[in-house]
Amino acid sequence: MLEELKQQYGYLFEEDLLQEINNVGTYKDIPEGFKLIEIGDYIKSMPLLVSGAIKILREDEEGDELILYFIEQGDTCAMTLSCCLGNAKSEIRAIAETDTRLIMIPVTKMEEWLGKYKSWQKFVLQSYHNRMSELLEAIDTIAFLKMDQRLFKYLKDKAMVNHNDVIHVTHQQIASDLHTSRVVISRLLKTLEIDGKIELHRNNIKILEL
Amino acid sequence: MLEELKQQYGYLFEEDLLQEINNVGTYKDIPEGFKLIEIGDYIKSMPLLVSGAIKILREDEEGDELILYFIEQGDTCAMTLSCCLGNAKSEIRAIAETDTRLIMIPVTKMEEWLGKYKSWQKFVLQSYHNRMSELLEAIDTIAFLKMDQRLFKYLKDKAMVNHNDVIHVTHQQIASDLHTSRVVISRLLKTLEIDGKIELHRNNIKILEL
DNA sequence: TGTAATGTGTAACTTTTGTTACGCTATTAC
DNA sequence: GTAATAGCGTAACAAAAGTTACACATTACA
Repeated sequence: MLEELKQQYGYLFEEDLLQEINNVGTYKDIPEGFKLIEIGDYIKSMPLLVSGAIKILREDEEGDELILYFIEQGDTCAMTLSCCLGNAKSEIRAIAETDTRLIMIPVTKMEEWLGKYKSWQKFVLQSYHNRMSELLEAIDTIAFLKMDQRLFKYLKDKAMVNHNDVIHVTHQQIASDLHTSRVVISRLLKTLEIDGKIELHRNNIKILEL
Repeated sequence: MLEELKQQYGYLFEEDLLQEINNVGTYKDIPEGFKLIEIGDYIKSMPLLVSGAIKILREDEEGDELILYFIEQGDTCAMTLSCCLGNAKSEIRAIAETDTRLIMIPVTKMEEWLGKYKSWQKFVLQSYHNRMSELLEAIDTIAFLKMDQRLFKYLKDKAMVNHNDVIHVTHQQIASDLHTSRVVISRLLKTLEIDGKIELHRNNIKILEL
């Protein structure tokens, strides 16, 4: 446990803090597809990612989804941070993209550590910065790219966080993540295949250009 | 000076902190249209808005812009916060939407106060939360709304921060802010006028439904 | 005062994206 | 084994957004 923690966060936190995290934190193993946070949830503890990846989604009034970004090991969810410290509802949905290992930190400790450990304060602020950058990148993608480019970026990102150039996903799932229709995705995927960038199979897609 | 400060921030900060802000902060009056922050800038001091409004923009590789949101009095720029504390380059452009009055806080003080004043820490975290919410709203707008709805929302937001239902702007400027073409904006504006939601004049638009 | 620059309206057309419909195949449930 | 379901391909069409072109009015200013 402590070893794993040190491996991921040792370069960030001092020995005392690592010990405290190990003592008060709860380790959790989450299976792929598990919903970690729902929109409107009040968050009572904050997850530190030890291994795996999490998909962060936004939803509109009609219930249509849109992927914002993936979180990887060594990261935390700044949205959660934000909600914990502000005692506000979650504005996003979080779903385990792969099997994932977390350490859950109670919100009370988070606040205590902000005053106690300089490295924790730095980590929290750095996390906010990172998440802000990710949100900006999401905006760039949605606003400035055409659907075919968004799709290819999505495929590459997904291959990246899964550490696998073959991604297991249906056209319908992609369409949901990108907030478009299945037909559009099938059409664009076919074009990408013709261009030699991917290989299409049932339930999975192989990315050739990474 | 101090009076103004107290009016805007008195309910947030304790007396000592207000005094310190007043002592180390530099008051600045910025004219409408002035560029406060450029993409790539290193930020050495952080602005607290006393009055007025600031427009926050994102840019793609081709130099095309996109409005993210407006900042109003009582706010600060969390992007700036983020950059100051992380010593990173600005990822956004900030332009005075109206004549604006600011207090500039040196980055060294910002960090010092994080440890010293609980209320400052809370303010910084709250600012991050607010900005995150604004970014999410920007994403919703871009991803889920059609251009006609985005346009009308833009007009209403602009009227709001200017405290005026007549907004002074050209079709070309709107097109830049929304990252589309002038012709598209003219077309949609005409439809909005026919629907009785706005009145079109040269260089200004009156919003009828607020 | 004439001329250039700016701002707006509109038509015609293209591209991109979204929708509907239907056929085919692989997988799953029973 | 057979029916039902899920996944994918494709055509035909519709809607939204982007592009090009041009006319005309107002404003700036030489």
